[in-house]
Amino acid sequence: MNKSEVKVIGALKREGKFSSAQSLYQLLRKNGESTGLATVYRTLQKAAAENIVDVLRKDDGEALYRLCDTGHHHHLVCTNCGKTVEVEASAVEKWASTVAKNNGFKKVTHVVELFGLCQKC
Amino acid sequence: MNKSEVKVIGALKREGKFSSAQSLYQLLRKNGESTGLATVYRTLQKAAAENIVDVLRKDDGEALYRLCDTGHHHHLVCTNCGKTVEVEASAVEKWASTVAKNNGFKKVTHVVELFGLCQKC
DNA sequence: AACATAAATGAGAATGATTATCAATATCAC
DNA sequence: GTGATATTGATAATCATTCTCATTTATGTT
Ligand SMILES: [Mn+2]
Ligand SMILES: [Mn+2]
Ligand SMILES: [Zn+2]
Ligand SMILES: [Zn+2]
Repeated sequence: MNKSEVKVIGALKREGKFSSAQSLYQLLRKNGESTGLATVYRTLQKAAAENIVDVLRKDDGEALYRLCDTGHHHHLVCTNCGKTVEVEASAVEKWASTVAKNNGFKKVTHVVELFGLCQKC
Repeated sequence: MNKSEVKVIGALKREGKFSSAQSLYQLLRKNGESTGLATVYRTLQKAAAENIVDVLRKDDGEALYRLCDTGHHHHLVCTNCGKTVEVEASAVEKWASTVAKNNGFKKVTHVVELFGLCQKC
């Protein structure tokens, strides 16, 4: 882990929720940590490629990142406060592979996310 | 259906696969149909709000639209040729509502898409 | 038809996230 | 240390999407 990775991934850890590159950049700057926007993007992309962070997209297309280094899973996200729960989804995994087989598709991946309002919101 | 809707939704129907606003605009222009980009976006957004088209996002964040006026369903998309199959997903619907209940979330929606390579590709 | 009024259209500008450049700086090998 | 190499960050460029607004087109009334 180089310097930038410590900074950016650290900020992501502190946030705990899905955050945008832009907001992480602002956050780091506010805390005095000098950083460039390009570095934030570079670090997040690398972390995504290494499956250290998960990525999803807001309705407007902006990418959101979250520290998720605990293997493949899916999320239930509160659209109001950002609270995020990691959920197991073996039923979905099974369904996906069946559908893939039935239609003769190979190398099938899936995008599965749940959005709603948490108890507090 | 006004003039623009006929043009844009018609182009979408001819395409049959998920297409971007930009590519639909180019397509209409190539076929001599005069159209503005703003109108294409407006028409697609309205159609999405009316559940006449489904929307998903490429990895780079660009929105893709597909004529899908047959009620709620999910897709299996070939990432190479764009071939798209509509798949039933009652197992996923059930799973989603169970997960929502277990975590005390309300008004939960889901994003579920499958991507892979079709038989031909 | 002629007219008033409202809706639709499209060219072009503005926005904003993401990506590309590239010179400055830090890190490493010897 | 010296030179090679990787990292950094300010800035510019890209590009999908949204906004503006003058012009055109549809709609309704007399
Ligand atoms: Mn899964
Ligand atoms: Mn569903
Ligand atoms: Zn909440
Ligand atoms: Zn294919």
